[in-house]
Amino acid sequence: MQLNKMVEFHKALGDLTRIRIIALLKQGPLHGQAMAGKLGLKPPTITHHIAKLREVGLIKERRDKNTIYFSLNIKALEMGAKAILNIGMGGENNMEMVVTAEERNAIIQNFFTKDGKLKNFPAQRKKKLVVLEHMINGLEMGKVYPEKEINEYLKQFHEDYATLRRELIMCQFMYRENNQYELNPVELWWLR
Amino acid sequence: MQLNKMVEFHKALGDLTRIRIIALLKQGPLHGQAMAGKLGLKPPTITHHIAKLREVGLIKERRDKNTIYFSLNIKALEMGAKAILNIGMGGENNMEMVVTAEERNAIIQNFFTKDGKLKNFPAQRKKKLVVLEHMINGLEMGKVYPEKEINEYLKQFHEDYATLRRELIMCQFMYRENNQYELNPVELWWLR
DNA sequence: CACCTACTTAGATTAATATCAAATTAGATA
DNA sequence: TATCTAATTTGATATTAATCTAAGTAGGTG
Repeated sequence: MQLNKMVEFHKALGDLTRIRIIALLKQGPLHGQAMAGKLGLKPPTITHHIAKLREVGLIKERRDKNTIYFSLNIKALEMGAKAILNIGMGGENNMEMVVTAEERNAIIQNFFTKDGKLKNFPAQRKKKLVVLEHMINGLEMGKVYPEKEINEYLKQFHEDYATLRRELIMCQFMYRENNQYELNPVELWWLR
Repeated sequence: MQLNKMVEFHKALGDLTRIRIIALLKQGPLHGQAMAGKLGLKPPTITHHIAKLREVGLIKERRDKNTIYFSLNIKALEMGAKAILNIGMGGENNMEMVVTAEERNAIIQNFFTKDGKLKNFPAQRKKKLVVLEHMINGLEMGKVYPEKEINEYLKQFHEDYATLRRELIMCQFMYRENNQYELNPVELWWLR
């Protein structure tokens, strides 16, 4: 799951009123006024909190005449709750990435000039991963970068920043969401 | 888990910086300055966030000379994340509490006077549960009550509010934490 | 003892947000 | 159309909280 999504999810649960709403909805669908009554709050407050819960996909709703029955999306709740646990259990890469520190150093030595330029791009997957890993060292985990900034950053390694950027995406070192880039924590856990 | 504990837990995870810290710590122990460097933040900020995470039991630490190595309490993370899912799955009570609406009404009729006073306290466990359930109807789920207020509330049913209060605790309809009382959501889910 | 390094505390600033009253919208009904 | 009910929007208020600088603390080393 996306890092920001995870934050929003837990922010949604990090409020007593909303936890109480989830508690109520676990028993079954309920409409707004009923919730307001049971929780001792005013309708606008319920609207506010339902909106927060809806934003992270936790609310399903069904309309009957004037009344809207809200219910809990249990599946979303489960997935959201477990996301924080599964993070860092990146699968395949562990297999191929048994690279000693010496190997890694040798690869870096081979593919980068003394002033940090990338000489050429390795074809062998293992070496490619080492090179990509090396290049993202200067990026912050969890920070969201606009495309322009990523280009600027990658230019320090090679003129053809577009290729580098594409490789980072394809090897899942980063992911893109509406032209913003972010390091992919799931794929990066196994790195030191 | 206590409702408030759950809120604090998710509040702790509802912040990008702290999620990033958890991400880092999943890779292994780390000291404060290193975190500050990796996340692009100042040491006081790290202290602040580590404190938040520590408050909900997510941080273990080990001192080596001047340096404190923080690590993640994975067990606490798992338990905290799953708490929201297990809520409402109260175990034993489902067995004995197959009580029809008619049965319930009859029990209430038998044990309460017309003006809502409790005539006497049922010995049979099933009836006791119905009676207790009936009495907590006027309490708000998730609200924390000082003991004095609980006493006041229970007095409307019987002079011997202390016995009622004790039964509510013993049958786990409420729990007490430093003289404050709260409805126990885990035990109450199976009630409508 | 003086000094260094890592962490913490205090205080200030700024941003986010929980709640409600008042006004508004939307659907249903008479 | 007039009216009722449930939900939402708007705007105000008060609280919480994230971050930093500056100052302080605590353990180790010369």
